[in-house]
Amino acid sequence: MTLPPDLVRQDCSDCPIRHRAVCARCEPDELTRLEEMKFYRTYEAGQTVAWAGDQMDFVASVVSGAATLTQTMEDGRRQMVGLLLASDFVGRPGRSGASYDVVAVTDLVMCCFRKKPFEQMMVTTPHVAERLLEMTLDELDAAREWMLVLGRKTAREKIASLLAIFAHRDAVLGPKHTRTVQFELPLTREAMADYLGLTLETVSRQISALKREGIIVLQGKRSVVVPDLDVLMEQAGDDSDGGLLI
Amino acid sequence: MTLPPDLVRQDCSDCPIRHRAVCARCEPDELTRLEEMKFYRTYEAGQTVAWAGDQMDFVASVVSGAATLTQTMEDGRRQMVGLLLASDFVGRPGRSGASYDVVAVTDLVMCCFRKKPFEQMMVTTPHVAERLLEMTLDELDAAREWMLVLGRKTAREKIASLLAIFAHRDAVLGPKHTRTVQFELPLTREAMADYLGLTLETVSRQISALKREGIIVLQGKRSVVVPDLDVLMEQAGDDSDGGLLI
DNA sequence: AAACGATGTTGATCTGCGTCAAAGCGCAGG
DNA sequence: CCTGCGCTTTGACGCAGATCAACATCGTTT
Repeated sequence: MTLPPDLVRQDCSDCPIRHRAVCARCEPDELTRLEEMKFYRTYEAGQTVAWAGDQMDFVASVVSGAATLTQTMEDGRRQMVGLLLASDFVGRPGRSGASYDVVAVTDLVMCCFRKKPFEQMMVTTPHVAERLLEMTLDELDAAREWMLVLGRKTAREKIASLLAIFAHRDAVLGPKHTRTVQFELPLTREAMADYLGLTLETVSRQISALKREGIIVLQGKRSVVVPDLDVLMEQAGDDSDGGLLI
Repeated sequence: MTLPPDLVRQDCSDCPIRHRAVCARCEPDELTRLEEMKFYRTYEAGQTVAWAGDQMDFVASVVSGAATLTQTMEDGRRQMVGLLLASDFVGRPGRSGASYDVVAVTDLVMCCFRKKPFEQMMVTTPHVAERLLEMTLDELDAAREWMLVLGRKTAREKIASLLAIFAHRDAVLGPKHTRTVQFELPLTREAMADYLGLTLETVSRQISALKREGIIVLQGKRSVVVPDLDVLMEQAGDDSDGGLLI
């Protein structure tokens, strides 16, 4: 699932967005057009970006921070259906409203493009349209990967799978020859539970168990050190690399 | 989630494919090009169309029958991640291999397009590229809808949700003023279990319970009559119409 | 018609995770 | 400094659904 090198060739001007960016592959003049329709938005942790059904007049890439996409049933049961980390894209060209509740779970900076001109650009610029299809296919793969987690994995495997995602996406790597990584959990226990189809108590218990067994080390509540990533991946009961998730 | 009327304007020549078809919106000369790269394949129930990782040299629409996309863990746990019914599209332009096991679960007819020329056509024909993005977005919505089912619904709600999908997609409707529908189950109990993240015993028990309560009536093992669709939908614990699933 | 395999049903028992409850921890505000 | 609040941890208990097992049904083969 790593992108071919030519996709990281171009950066989104001053955005620190490198891979998965819509503007990868764009020519200089196309980048200029993107620049013109670009603006930034910031949200505080806990703030709602959009409710399901709201008009969204922009599409965006996450610059820093994390946001979640969630669905809620009438009786309050919630399921997270997407997790947006740095460089992820959100918004549906050709669809007016948000399909899910979008909530910032940490302080969040997004690089936004007004939807109208962005859609016009898509029509004329095959690069952008292609890239968007690719990104959507990646998201679809990630969603389907997650269906396996939700439908068939045990609580412990679910937690390990989620930690593996953070380890791959946000991790500070240790010395190259080790498999040690360190990262900050962007989610509360409750949000993790919503992602994994568990209760927050079960999430807490499983994390405690992993800690007790030395598979992870906690520094405070949110900072996680994984002494050996291979050992964690074993717990996820998985052949994939955990890198699929969007 | 019903498509706007202009999308059902054009048919795929002699294919009985109407909505969701790639060729909806195409001009006559574009349809001619599609005709040239088109061919049919048939599979028997149980036959494998492609294993995950296999090269697939075509993309296709289902003409009749049903197929499933499944993922399998090393220890044999399986999760279905997609269900292909008449008019659904399968195959990823721009990706060489199948991402999942594709298996015909009933006798299956597919209208295939050779991948190479199809991809070339995508580049030059915005209709097709647009339509493909739309279809992929629909699939993504369906996958996310299903994440809620897998993560948060009870066994009974899961079964009702699945029956509701068949009722919406494949049903023979009763007299217009009633909410009675009738359809054939394309899946075995085991396949339903794989879709729902349950065991086949639980599926069987829940179907028996729905039968006992008169919410469904079985004629043989596979033919289902739903006397009142609203009553079934209530059991699904859901606000959506069950029509999202691809 | 007997034998067989694939599919489905039903019962008895077990267990992983949910539910309910209480208490610990860290931090912002008075 | 204390207080209150949001988040987390831990314990006790119960239940939905998994597991194990037996049997029923039906279509196919011989």
